[in-house]
Formats: sequence, structure tokens, C-alpha cells
Amino acid sequence: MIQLIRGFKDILPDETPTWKHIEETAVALFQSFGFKEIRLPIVEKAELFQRSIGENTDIVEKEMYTFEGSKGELITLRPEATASVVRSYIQQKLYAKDPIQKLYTIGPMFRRERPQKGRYRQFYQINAEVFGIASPYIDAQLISMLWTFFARLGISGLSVQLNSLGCPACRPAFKEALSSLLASKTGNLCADCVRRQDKNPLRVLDCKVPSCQEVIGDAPSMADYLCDDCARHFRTVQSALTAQNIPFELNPRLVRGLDYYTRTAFEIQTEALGAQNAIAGGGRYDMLTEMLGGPAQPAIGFAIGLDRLVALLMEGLPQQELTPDIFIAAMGEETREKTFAWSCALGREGIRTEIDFSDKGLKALMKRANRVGAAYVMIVGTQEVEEGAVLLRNMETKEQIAIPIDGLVDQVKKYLTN
RNA sequence: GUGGGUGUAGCUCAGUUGGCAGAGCACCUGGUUGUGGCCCAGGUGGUCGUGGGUUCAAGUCCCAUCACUCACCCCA
Repeated sequence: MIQLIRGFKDILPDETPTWKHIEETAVALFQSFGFKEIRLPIVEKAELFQRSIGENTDIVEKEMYTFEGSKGELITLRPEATASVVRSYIQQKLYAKDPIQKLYTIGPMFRRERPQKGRYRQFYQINAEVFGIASPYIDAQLISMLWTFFARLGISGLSVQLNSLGCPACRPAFKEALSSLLASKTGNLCADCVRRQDKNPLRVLDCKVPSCQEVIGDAPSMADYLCDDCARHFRTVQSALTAQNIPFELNPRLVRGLDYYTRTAFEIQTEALGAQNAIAGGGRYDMLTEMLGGPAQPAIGFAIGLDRLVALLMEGLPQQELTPDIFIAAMGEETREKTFAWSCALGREGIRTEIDFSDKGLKALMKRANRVGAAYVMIVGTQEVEEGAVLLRNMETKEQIAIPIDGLVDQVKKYLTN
């Protein structure tokens, strides 16, 4: 037996309606807020991610699926979507048409991590990105939109984690203060954090090892180091969220794993999914368009983890299946031509129709109709064909009525749609 | 990449100190000559994840390997 690749999964019919529902909910809402869809390739040059996400991140160091193209160039299965959206914004000169662009995209991402609950090597995200707006109100509006999104899906038990990562003007001072603290207590840090100390000291902040937590306990907070502009920006985001009645928690430990984030960083977390508790996350990345060779434009965006969202929704109520409106119980090969034609015609009329083409007895056919959950059964044997009328049985009430074969499809349709 | 747990029928799982491969559900047939669900009787279905090893004998013990799963890590 050929099995699928480790960390990948099939999304089976019992789940797809939930996926569809989530996607439709998102699209409808995002469109209301002025977002337009963009569709992007799932492969890009490796360089795009190396430069945007950052060389020293785990994603770039060890999690990307990268292979050589025919000319020896390095091609990567995208580990996230923002870099691609930015690339397109620059390459297609969308900024020339209008610097302000609100874009969303839905699709698979790939990261070679060890699989576990809520974490797959191919996973799906809905991304929304806004270019060209520096105002903190757009930050709040995005978070507000996300909040509404989850509310519409009926998901509760969520929290909004909020932090500011500063900007090139103020983050270096903070990083330095943090570094010197860490340097003085290297002995108390776990092995991972010793490594992070140089590469990405901010990451030490969300380490879960108790001894590291202790060190961090008296670590400086980014909030204390924000420059005036960043501080003002951050305050406005908070007051705007409060004005929208969106509860949030200031979380100085919230650090984005990707290098390109500036200022506002946020995450939507759930208690219900174990260790992988972030179902959406995002932040501002004001330097990225310029870093990638485009015009300097402020930007902010987020990604929703679809797999985790589906898992949340599937935990709740049992999903309702799409059951047939009518099951055609056809007996005898002599009835086949007619019943085949009717099944096609009913299907074309939008009536969910099932038919069994094998030669079974009525009892077996009824059993099958019951099993697939058909609302009605159309009983057709040689007797009915001779008499010029078939039987239509209501499976719930057991009532049976005769329907003339003449004009049958129209009559069945009329009967069923009442 | 590191650690723990689990792999036996389509599904959920039993399987004792190593001694004939099991149950429930599902499926098929019959009880009911052309009427489903409930009930009763019978039946189909297994390379015991895979490959080695120990043994007269391995689902059971040992080694390896693969997969699933949870956690670390990382993040959506």
C-alpha cells in the first residue's frame, strides 16, 4: 500500500463542508472590509524567504522544502504567504495603481517540522494583508475584523494577545539591554536559549523552561523602550480596540518568529487545542517592502490557521451530512433504462438523487436507502412500469403515493420541493 | 532534530506465565416470494504495521524499521 507522506493529510468529505464554511465566512467578511483576492504560486525562489523571514529563523534554517530547478536555482515550497504577497505587490507594481492595497489569499503552506496535533507539514492559511496604511487604526481594524470572524463562526474561549516590537529606531536599544542581561546570566539559560542569545535574543522571552523564565522575570520590557512614535502608535491601537469592545491582553512575551515584524504584533489563542494554541497571528511589517527592493510602504497582515480552526469546529456539534432527497429503488433490468434516465433528469433538476444499479431485491434496496438517509424512495418494478405509475415512499411517515410515469420528473420535483 | 505512548477484522478494542486469532459495531444472507430502522439465526472478513532474531512453538520475548500520536522545539 502506498501511504501519504509523513506530516501530510487527506481532507475527507466529512471535513470539507467545515472548510468550505470557514472559507466562505472569511471571504464574505473580508470583502465587506474592502479586501480583494489574490492567488499566488506555492513555489518561489528560496531567496525570497531567506531575505524576508530571516536567515536566523528556524523556518529558513531547517524547515523549508527547497529543491534545485533545472538551472540550479533554489526553489522553495512557500512556508508562509506574506513574502509572496509582498513580492507580487512589488513585482506587479500594484503600488503604482494605488499604494493602498487590501489583499487576501487562501492556500497551503509547507514547513518540515515534526508533526503533532494542530501542526502539519502542509497546512492551510487564510492571509489578509494591507499595504500603504500607517495609521494604528488599521491595526485595530484588522484585529476587530478577526474578532468578528471568529464570532461569526461561533468560536469562544479565545484571547487576543498584543504586543509592540518597536521599530529600527528603538528596538536595537532594547535588544542590547536584553542581550547584556542574558549575557550576565548565561549559566542559567537552557541550551536552546544560549543559542538564541546571539541569533535572536527576543525569542528567549517566550521560552517555557522554568530557569529561563526566572531570568526573564527581571528582563526589560519592550514597552519601556518604545520610541515616542511607536509608543503613541501602540497606545492608539489599544484605545481603538477598547472602543470596539475587543478584550485583549498585553503580552510582553509575544514575539514573532519572523524577522520582518515591526510595532504591532498579535495572536489569537485558544485553550482547546493543546500546545498549538495559536489560531491566528500577525503584525505590522513596515520595512519589508523596502527590504525586498520595493518602495517603502507600511504594511500589516495576519494569517489564520485553517487546520486548527477546522479542528476547533469539528470538536463541537456533529456535522450534518448531505443526504439524498430521493433514492430510486429499481428492480429488474427491464426498468434500468427508465430509472437511469430519471436519475439523470432529477439530478439535473437539483434534486439529490441516489440510485443503485446492481440487481438487488427490494428489501436490500430499502435497507440501502435507509442507510444513506434518503428522505424518499421511488419504488420501480416491472409491476409499476406496466401500471404506468411508480410508488413514492416517505421514509419517515411510511406514506406511499403513486406518481404517474407520464411527466414523472416534473411531478416528483414539484412534490419534493413542497 | 529530541523524548514518551500506540500499531490485532472496514471501525472501536480484548488477547493471561509464549500454546488453535477473539468480541462489539458495520457488512452479507435468511427469518418476511416486493418494503428500511428494532429483534432473532447464520455468514463473509486478519501478511496480528514491516523485517530480522530467540524458541518445539511468538500477537505475546529481543533487535531494527515504518507509521500514527502527544510533548519539547517552532508556529498558523
